Formats: sequence, structure tokens, C-alpha cells
Amino acid sequence: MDQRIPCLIGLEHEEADVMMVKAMSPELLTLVAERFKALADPARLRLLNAMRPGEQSVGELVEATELSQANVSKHLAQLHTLGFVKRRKEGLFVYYALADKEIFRLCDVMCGRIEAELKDRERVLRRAV
Amino acid sequence: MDQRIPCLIGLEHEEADVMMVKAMSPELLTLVAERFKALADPARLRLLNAMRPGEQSVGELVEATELSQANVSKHLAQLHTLGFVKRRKEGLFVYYALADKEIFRLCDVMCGRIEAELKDRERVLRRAV
DNA sequence: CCGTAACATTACTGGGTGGTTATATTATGG
DNA sequence: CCATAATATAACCACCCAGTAATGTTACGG
Repeated sequence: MDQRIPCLIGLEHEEADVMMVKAMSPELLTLVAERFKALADPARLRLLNAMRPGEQSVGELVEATELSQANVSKHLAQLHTLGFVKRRKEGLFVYYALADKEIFRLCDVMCGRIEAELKDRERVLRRAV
Repeated sequence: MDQRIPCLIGLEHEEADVMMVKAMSPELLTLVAERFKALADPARLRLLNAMRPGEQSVGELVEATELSQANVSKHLAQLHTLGFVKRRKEGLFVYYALADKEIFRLCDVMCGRIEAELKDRERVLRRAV
């Protein structure tokens, strides 16, 4: 799990700096994949997004996401199992909140990729005119 | 796509700083989910991991990952479509390389979560003794 | 107690997808 | 040309999983 392998830094072949990087075992990668899978669903991302302003009850999340109650509960259970959200019970209500903000760093990176892609596509379209 | 919503900063209720953050539309979240899905598979993560040292031919990737050739080709096609890898043809061979290193920032965040989780589990175990 | 409200869980089903096997494509050497 | 090597594609199957509908659980109020 903490084995190390060489890794090119500059991506371009000119600057062939090499850094030793943690090699990831297949077992670790399986765990990582499992986490990514939790974020690989629009419904779960909408739930996480709905929690940005702060903790929300299940009912509020149902309303915000326009998903069925059963569906929301199931997705929340998954997110909770993997540690993406924390729960707090208060009477009849259960409040969910983001376990940390790291999640949106991940989303922002993905959004960056998408933006770049859209910009690229736009550039190609302009060239085609 | 560039609408803004309030978002708590400190996660703890004491410091209730609020920042306006980009709200993500369901459409954007669907695109984001699609990207995460590409990373939500052990085989594809192993392929990406195998490209850390630099570009690799399909055959090399088959050997490194111990996946079938057809399987590798299919996964590479997916990763290429979503812009995670770039290809370079040279004679009979096709060389694949990471499109950028951002990908491993993502994986490292996930690894951090897993490490924390393992540490936590360990702590609970110690307490149980 | 009992009814009800909030949430969780179960059983089920349809669509999506990872893997395999077989076949197609492309390029090279003779 | 033809055989072959490297890669891509197609067809197929088994499995997983998101959504739904129904039911279960828990807590509150009267």
C-alpha cells in the first residue's frame, strides 16, 4: 500500500523530471473506485449539492431534489456508509450534513474539466464556420 | 449554470460564515456524475495508475493490468472519450497517456478519506480491547 | 394506547455496464 | 498481394443498481 513507483512530472517529454509516487495496489484502487461510485450518480450529487447551505432534514432534501422519499433515504444511507455525510436525529426528524467540504473540491475539479471541454468544443465550432 | 446560493463555510455551527457559491444545475451535475463514473471502476483506475510512469502501449497496459486486450481497449475508449487520456499512434502501436495529472489529485483525496476511515476503525478496535 | 408523521427498509423490476469471445480494421514485412 | 501482429469493434450474457411501491420502525401528541 505504500510501495513507490517512478512518475513523470511534466507530462511533456521535454522536461522528464521523475518523482517517486505512491503506487496504488489493486485493493486500494477498489476502495477508491467504491468512493467514486458514490459520486457517480446525479441523484446523490444533487443531494450533496442541496446540503451546501447547511444541514437539511430528509423532507427538505426530498423537496429540494424532487426525488421520492424512499429513494432519498436509500441514497443518504449509501452516502452515510461511505462517510460523505453525517446524521443527527432530533425527534421525528433526521438531519443530514456534509461530512466535510473536500467533496466539492472534487466536484470543482470535474467542473473544470467540463468547462475546458465545452470551451474546446466551442473553439472547434467557431473554426468550422 | 452560474447561479449562486449561500453556503456555510465552517461546517461547525459556531462560525456561521456564509459564502456565495456556484449552484450546480441538475444538468451540470449529470455531466459531473458521468466523469466520476469513469473513475468509479477498479479496472479503469488500474489503467490510469499504470500510466503514471508515462505513456504506454495497449499491449503494455494489458500486461500491467492483467486485463484482457478487448477489455483494455474498451476501457481506454471510455477514458479517451471523456478526456482522461490522450492517444498517439505509431505504426501498429497505439500509445496512451494521462491527459493531465489532475486525476491523481482526485484519487489522492479519496485515498485520504480511506486512510482516515481506516485510522478511525482502528481507534474503535483499540477501544474495544 | 392510538393515530399519525418522518424516515428506513424490503422486494421487485428494467436499464445500464463490465467481461468474454469472436470478428473487423489497420499497418508492416516478405 | 498475403500473412501476421496490434488494436478496435460487435454481439452477447450475467450482474449490479437506481427507481418504485409497499411495508416497517420510531417518536410525538392527544
